[in-house]
Amino acid sequence: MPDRNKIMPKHVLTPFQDDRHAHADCLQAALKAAEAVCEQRGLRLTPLRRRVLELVWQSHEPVKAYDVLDKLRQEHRSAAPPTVYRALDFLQAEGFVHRIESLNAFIGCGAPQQSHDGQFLICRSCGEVAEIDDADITTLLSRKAHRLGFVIDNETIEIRGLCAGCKTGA
Amino acid sequence: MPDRNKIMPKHVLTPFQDDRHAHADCLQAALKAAEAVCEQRGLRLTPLRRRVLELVWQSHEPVKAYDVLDKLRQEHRSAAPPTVYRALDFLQAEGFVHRIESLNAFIGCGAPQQSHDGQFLICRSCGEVAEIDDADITTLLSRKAHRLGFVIDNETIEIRGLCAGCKTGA
DNA sequence: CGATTTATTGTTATAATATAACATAACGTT
DNA sequence: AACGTTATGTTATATTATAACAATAAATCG
Repeated sequence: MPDRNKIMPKHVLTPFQDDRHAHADCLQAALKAAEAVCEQRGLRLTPLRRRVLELVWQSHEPVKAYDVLDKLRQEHRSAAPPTVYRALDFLQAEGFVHRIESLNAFIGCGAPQQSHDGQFLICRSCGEVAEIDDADITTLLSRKAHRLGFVIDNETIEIRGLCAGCKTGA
Repeated sequence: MPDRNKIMPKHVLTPFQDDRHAHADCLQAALKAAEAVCEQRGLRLTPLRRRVLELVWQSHEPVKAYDVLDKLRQEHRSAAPPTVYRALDFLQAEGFVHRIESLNAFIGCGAPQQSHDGQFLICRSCGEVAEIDDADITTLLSRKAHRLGFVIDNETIEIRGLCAGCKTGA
């Protein structure tokens, strides 16, 4: 589902999007990927979970749980906070969405097949987030940690700044 | 204020502490450092701010804003959430404490003189946090980001796992 | 199939985290 | 002392997240 029209290193899972980005296709690809993974793992991508995933994927910006809830409520009267948080917990556990800790928000994962933590570049201007999963970074961190006798379970790496488009464009 | 009895790379700002750690000294050193920096910058380390810093520094585990508030209230009747959040905002802005995003908690900074984001190793067993500020890591991240045309403002790097002591000891 | 168990969703309430907005007080000039 | 500025007090509320238990739907097994 990442835009592969431009040359893009393969560790970039979701790049910052340009104007030509066909988000409808991108969204459909994400849903199909999640369906396939659930099928394979014997998990139930229920209509509710699927819809929440769809709502999270409506943009390449992180979305807040309560924003998802507001949208969900318009079509699903019984939706309440637990409804959304449970769906997000499921989607997160299966790696279909990531939580951005520094924003208390969620974003669709660009590579739901493999499990990974990912590294996130967050543009302060357009609000978009690019996900990368760079082996050099994880290797270095794990090497550094190991030297201090620390064994890594998982990592939160969130980098704020200005994306290429916003740097030049705006 | 880090324990320098053991050989420790200098990019380790606050190591995981062993039993011999004299925390009273450690705490005093942190307060003195903050005083010195405020003096130098012409800032006011008021009794309130100083006390909040002291409360944050009472351990090498991250502390929650409302836990600080509870302690503060025992001696300061008028303390309310804004009291604590304002003090923490000040301490954070000046680099005397760091916020751990993935825990919604705060921890004393091991090197308040220089401004930096730091990288945090969070032990899931003892709850302690070690702060490092490794140039190799920041350099690599900035190089990787730059290749994608991204300019970094600041970074959140929080690594969960098991510290050396907990790995062997427990 | 029908009974049983398990997973999912509904529902109500509340906990935990954080900020807005305006009032008062202290401090630092001149 | 008068002034502007910074810090704190105070009340209220916004935002984010979970607990606890009930009802329903799906999967499993005899």
